[in-house]
Amino acid sequence: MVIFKEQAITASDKVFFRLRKEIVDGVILAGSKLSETELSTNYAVSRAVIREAINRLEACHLVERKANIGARVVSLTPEGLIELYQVRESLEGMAARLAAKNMSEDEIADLNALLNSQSDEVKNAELYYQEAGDLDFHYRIIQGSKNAYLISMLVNGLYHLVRMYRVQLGMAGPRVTSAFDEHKNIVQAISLRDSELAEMLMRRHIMYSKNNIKAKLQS
Amino acid sequence: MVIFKEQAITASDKVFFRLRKEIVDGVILAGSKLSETELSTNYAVSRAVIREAINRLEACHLVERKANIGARVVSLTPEGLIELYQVRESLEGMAARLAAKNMSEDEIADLNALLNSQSDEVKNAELYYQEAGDLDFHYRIIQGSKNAYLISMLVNGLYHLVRMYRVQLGMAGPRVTSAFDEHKNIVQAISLRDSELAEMLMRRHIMYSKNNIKAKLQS
DNA sequence: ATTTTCTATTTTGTCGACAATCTAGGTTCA
DNA sequence: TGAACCTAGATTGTCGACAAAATAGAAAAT
Repeated sequence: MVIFKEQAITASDKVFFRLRKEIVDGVILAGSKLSETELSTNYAVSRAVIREAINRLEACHLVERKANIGARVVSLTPEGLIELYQVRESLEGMAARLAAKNMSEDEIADLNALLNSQSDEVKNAELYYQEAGDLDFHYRIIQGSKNAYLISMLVNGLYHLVRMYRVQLGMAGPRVTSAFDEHKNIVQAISLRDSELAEMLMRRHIMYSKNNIKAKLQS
Repeated sequence: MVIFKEQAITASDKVFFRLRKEIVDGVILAGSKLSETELSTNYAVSRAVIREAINRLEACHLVERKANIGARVVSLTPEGLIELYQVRESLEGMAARLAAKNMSEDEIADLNALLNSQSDEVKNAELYYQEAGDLDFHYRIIQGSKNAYLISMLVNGLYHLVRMYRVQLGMAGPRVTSAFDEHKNIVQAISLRDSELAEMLMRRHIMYSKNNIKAKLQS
C-alpha cells in the first residue's frame, strides 16, 4: 500500500485538508457557498486561515472564487466530468509513458505484487478494490513517472476532483474486474519498458473509465 | 492578435501580476528569497496581500514555499525544463486534438489568417515572431480546445514558467522558420478536423522545441 | 403593479499588531 | 578544537478590527 501522507504543519494546512475532505465527500454540498465568517466561527479559527485554505482549494479546482463576492464549491456537471477525464487521459498517459522509462526494477516488482494481492480481492468480489485499490495503482504510476509537475498537478490538483465525482456519483459499478485486467496489461507494458504501449493502454483505460462513469451519470 | 487580458480587481491581483512579471523577466532573480516584510514595504501594501500573491505564485510553480521558513523563486534547471516540456507535450497535444474537434470554422479561419500575417514577418526575418507570435499561436490552440481545465492549467499555470525559461535563457534562435512550418502543418490538420494528426504534430513540435532549448542550455 | 432608487446590513478585502517559529551568533562543555 | 546548547534577532503564522464592496429590502416614482 502506497502511503501518501500529507502532514499538516500550520493551522491553514489543517483547515485546508478538512475542507477538502468535506467537499470531496459531499459533506459540504457541491455548488454551495463558502462563507468566510461562518467557517471561521465554525472551525474556531481566524478568517485569515480560512481565506488561505479557500485559495488553495481554488488552485485545485474544487472551489470557484469571484472577487468581492465569495467562493462556491464547484458543481458537478457532465461537461466538467468529460473535460476532467480528457485531461486525465493526457496526463496519466504521459505518466505511464514516463513510468515505463523511469521506474526502478524494484518499483515495478512492487507494482506487480500489488496487482497480485488485488487479484485475490477481485476473485472474492470484494468491491473494496474500486475505491482504494484503483487509486493506489494510479498513484504508483504517477509517482513512477518521476516528473514533479505531473505528480503535483495530478496528486495535489486533479485527483481530489476525480474522487469528488466518484464519491458523489456513488461508484461501485461492475467495472471492477475489467479495470483490473487493464491494470495488468499496463503493468506488463511497463515491465517490458514499452513506453509507447504503456501510454496507449493507460489512455484507453481512462477512456473506458470515463465512459463508465458517464453512463452512470445519465442513468 | 489574441487579447488575453487579465484585469486586476483587488490589490492582491495587482501585486500578483507584478511579481509574476518580475519573476518571469528575471528582475527578481531565480532562486532568490521572497521576504514578505521586505516586499510589503517595497510595494507599499500590507503583508496579507503579499502572502496571498505568493500563494498564487506557488500554485503556478513559480515559487516554492516552506512552512515557517519562507518562499523562494524556483531555480531553472535542465531537469526542470525537460519535465516541464514533457507536461507541455502531453497537455498541448491533447489541446490540439480537442481543437481539431471543437474549434469553430471562424476560429480556424482566424488562425489561418494569423499564420499568413506571420508568414510575411518570417520572410522579412523579423525575429519578433518567436516571442509573441509563437505564444499567440499556442494560446489559440489551447483556447480552441474549449476544455476549461486544460486552458487554466496551461494559461494560468505552466505558460508563465515556460516564458521564464525562454526569457532567462535568451531565446532568439534560428528555429523561427522551421517552427513556423510546423505551425502551418498543425493548422492544416485542424482544418481537416484530423484530431489524431493534430495531436501528433503538436507533440512533435513541442519535442523539437524542447530539444532546441535544451541545446541552448548546454552551450 | 412594476421598476427604480436609496439605505441598512452583510460579506469580502486590507491593515497593523501579537504569537510562534526559525536563524545566527556566541558561550559553555567535553 | 569542535560540538552541543543557549540567547537575541528576524521572519512567518495568526488574530481582531477597520475599509470597501456587494446584497437585500423598503420606499418612491412611473
